[in-house]
Amino acid sequence: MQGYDKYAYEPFAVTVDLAVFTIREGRLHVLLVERGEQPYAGRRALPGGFVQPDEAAETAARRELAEETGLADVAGLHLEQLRTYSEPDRDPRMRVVSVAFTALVPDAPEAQAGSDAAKADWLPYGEHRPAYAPLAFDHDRILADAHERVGAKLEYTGLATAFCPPEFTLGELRQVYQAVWGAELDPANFRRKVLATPGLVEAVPGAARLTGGRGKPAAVYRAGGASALHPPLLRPEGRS
Amino acid sequence: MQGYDKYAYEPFAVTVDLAVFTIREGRLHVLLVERGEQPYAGRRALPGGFVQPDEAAETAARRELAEETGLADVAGLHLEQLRTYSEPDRDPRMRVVSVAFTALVPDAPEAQAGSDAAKADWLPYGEHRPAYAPLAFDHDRILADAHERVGAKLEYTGLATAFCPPEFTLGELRQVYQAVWGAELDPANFRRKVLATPGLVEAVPGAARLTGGRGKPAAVYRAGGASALHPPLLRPEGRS
DNA sequence: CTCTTTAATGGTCGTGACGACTATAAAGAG
DNA sequence: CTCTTTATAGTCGTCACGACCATTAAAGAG
Repeated sequence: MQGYDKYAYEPFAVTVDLAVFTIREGRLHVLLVERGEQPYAGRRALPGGFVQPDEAAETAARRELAEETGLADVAGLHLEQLRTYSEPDRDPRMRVVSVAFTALVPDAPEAQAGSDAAKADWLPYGEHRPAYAPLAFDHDRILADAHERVGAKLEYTGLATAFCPPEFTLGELRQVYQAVWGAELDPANFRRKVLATPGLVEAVPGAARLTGGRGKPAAVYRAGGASALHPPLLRPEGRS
Repeated sequence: MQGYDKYAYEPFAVTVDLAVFTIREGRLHVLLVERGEQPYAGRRALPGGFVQPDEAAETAARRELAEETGLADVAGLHLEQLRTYSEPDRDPRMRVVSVAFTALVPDAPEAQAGSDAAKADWLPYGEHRPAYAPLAFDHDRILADAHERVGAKLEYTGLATAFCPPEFTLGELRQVYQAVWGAELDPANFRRKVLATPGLVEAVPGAARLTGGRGKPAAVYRAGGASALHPPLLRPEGRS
């Protein structure tokens, strides 16, 4: 940060890339666009775009998120910086430094075509070889990093509620954990742990709802105000 | 990442800032330089500099780390990207996007003056109002974010060994946790937890060393190969 | 209607991690 | 020698957690 006049500095292009996750039918989905131009024309890529001269990276990310998803209340969505990717050769055309973000969307409306007319839609996130791989640029790595980050944050923050609508059942919340971790969780034990963790959820009095159409109606909860969980909800077997 | 020809993009200057920590006499210290130029002349700041056209941000960070600390074996030091700070007004002169890194140094030799002749030395990290605050730019926030990150990573990774020399005693390792967390830990319980965590440390057979000059000589350990800890070593009371 | 299926909810039990605490061992200071 | 300091070993009660079982309340099939 010091020595401006002693170092020569080169200008960089700065972009944002977004790994936007949602839960659909109990499975984790990610928002991907289809590139229409070279390089990587026709390949899938994470949505994103250039940071404008007067905005912070997070502002740019939220603007792009609104453009790509068509969601109205982008202000309340969970958006978190993942990390910055700056390898000199990550874009064959020019020097591009990209700040990657992870976004969590509760209910997923159909994706909008972005302002650059690229096709955008939700595709299931798969552990093995997903049908859309490999993505353009280094987006496979960014997506994998984002998934790992989300999985880890579910353990020690109340982030899972960001995948849910304002009111939800414990079964829906459990499906979030199962979809992200790719593991089965015992409903009874999950319930005990969630209710024993202060600030994770709070009950909505007198409300009940049917989740899958079948089965006993479940009680309805709201997200609690806690950010850090004590104790954390650890994954069944280490990593995913 | 798409739509290069539809969006106008502005060039940004890209820098790295480093929050370099070490343990001295059982207390956490941070490496700070003194600015010699406007703005913030005479104020303390985190070491850092511009990213060169042909290097990644991490490469630039490691180069700056070598220049500022004078350490020879920078290759083996722990260096981790923290996050990127991109608020438009964070530098009054121009638009600067800074990728912040956290570095952990085991034994702390005296700091070198950087190549731009700025004074650099180790100052104790204080929870209250440190004597060097406020730092230049948004470095107070970066430093606080870095400290929180390091404290959190001690819980679920074997990162604490990065503060220690290649061979260390459990008392020295415990001092790392105490210095970063600002909390007292019971020696016996700490020993039981560390030894029960596979891959954290491994014993050096037949070696013993006196730590503080007094007391029974302690057994010597090396860092284990584990990155993630199972179970994690949680902080005594939530956050610090 | 009755029976089956499904999911929520409530409970038990054994294991293991952890904090508080006590005791012992090995060094230096006086 | 005694006292202090630090490492090391062990005990004990509490609590979190996983595996498991039982009950309840709804939908759907017949």
